[in-house]
Amino acid sequence: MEDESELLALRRARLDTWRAQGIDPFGDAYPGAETCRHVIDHYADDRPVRIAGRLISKREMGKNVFAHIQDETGKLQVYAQVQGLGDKFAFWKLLDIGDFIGGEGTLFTTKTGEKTVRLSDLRILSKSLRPIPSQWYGLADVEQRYRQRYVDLIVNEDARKVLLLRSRIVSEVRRFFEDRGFLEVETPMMQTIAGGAAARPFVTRHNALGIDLYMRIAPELYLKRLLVGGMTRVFEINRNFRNEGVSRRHNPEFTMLEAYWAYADFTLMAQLVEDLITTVAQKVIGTLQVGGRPASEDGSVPALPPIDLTGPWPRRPYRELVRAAAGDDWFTITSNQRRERCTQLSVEIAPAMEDFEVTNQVFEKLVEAKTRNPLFVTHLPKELVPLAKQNKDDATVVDVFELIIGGQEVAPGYSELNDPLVQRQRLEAQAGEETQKLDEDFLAALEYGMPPAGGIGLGIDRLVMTLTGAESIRDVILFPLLKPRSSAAS
RNA sequence: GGCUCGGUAGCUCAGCGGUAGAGCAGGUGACUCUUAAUCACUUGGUCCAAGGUUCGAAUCCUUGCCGGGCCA
Repeated sequence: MEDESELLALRRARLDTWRAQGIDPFGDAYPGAETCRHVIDHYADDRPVRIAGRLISKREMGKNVFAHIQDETGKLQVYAQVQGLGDKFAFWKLLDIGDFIGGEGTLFTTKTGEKTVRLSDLRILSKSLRPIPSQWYGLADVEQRYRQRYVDLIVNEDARKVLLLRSRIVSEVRRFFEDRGFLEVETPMMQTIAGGAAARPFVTRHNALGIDLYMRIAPELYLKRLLVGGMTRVFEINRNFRNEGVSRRHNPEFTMLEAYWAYADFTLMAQLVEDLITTVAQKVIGTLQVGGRPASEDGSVPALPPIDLTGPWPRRPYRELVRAAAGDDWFTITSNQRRERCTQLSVEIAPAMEDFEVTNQVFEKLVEAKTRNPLFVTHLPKELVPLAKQNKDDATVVDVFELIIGGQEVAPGYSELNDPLVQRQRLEAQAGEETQKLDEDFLAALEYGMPPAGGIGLGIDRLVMTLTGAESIRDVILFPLLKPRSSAAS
């Protein structure tokens, strides 16, 4: 601290000045203030108001001052004059941009038409000891925006907007399920066996019990236990943890919605997801056209048309989509011919890939990546989803859908496998490949009997990305995981 | 993990081998309807780090750290 910059030293000096005057800049509560938005929207001139917020700009002109304060609802201009504030007018000299202030006054409208509070009282509520970034330029350094999200939130309106929208989206998702009789439950985040998905878990340690525990990779096996226990409609919104790389679309911890509906199947779940997403979009975004983007000014980034969520969303079998993209004869030609065609179609494949993986490359690159509006892909080959229920009429496919929006997988839905003997075979096969432990208790639960049920998983982060047009998952997660900096906090 | 781009004042950025720069923020002064207030003067730097090349490095080279993008 002996090396602190002039800017910091000055603010500390002012802190001392306040205290020398007998004022504690980290003092009392200041209840009862109106929000900026409310004052502007609902009050007329001459009304007395009490306000509080962070000082974000000031324009001093000798014996009067205009300034703006900010709260999470917006900005509000305040005005101070010597004759209105008396001795307290001198406070302005001690206030820095970034300080929290509170005040009382009456509303008036300036000659340029902005509603403004003429202060009759002013006090400091909290001193800011660090300079905040320029109001005009904001904070553009993406790394700093993620590491110090609080600063991002102070200066970047977009960051605040996404936070707010995410909160409302989660809230509406919850309401949607509650309105349909689903019960919200919470199942273990720390598990002795990490099941329900194929992913590497994080390991942690319980000291008193002397055992390793896994952060959950999915809640599925516990939610199904609840179906065994007699629940017919349950959902959970909570974090999953997967020990994988970080990218534009992946954060090691992410928020997952899973819902299970006894006596339903994947077709009913598809309808449910469609209703869910359109309802939430309509309520939170106010439209079913979401996520478009104009071209950048220099033309380096092309425009992106919005996604149209208007239903009903098409449902197409996997193989039909592959044939449309790679040729009607795709499934009748030889394996080698398929690999040659991949080269023609610029779909990269590895020599070691199995046939179904080659086909799935075609699907991912030529169908999924290019699908912008919602599409339910049905009749997936069973190799891709080994734990799902087989289709009655075609044993090579499973009763599953994959919902694709904006080129990415947003939600899978299942007719859940409830045959404990088949489930055991599949899990054992999987355990053999991946050295995953068998969840014997889950299998025991199924042996007690689980009703036929539909299930869905919906990645909340990706849903928020879709609805807000965010292009990186880090823009919709408040505090995304970053490697720590070697030195102490800047 | 590979390729690629970036890291310079509190913030946004320029400089790309020859004295470390601008705008905003900050400081001092002026100013009773400003709003990116204005006007005058002005402070502020481990140029991410460590090596190397060079008479001379923010700039060129190597390695490392952190981040963005693309790919796996």
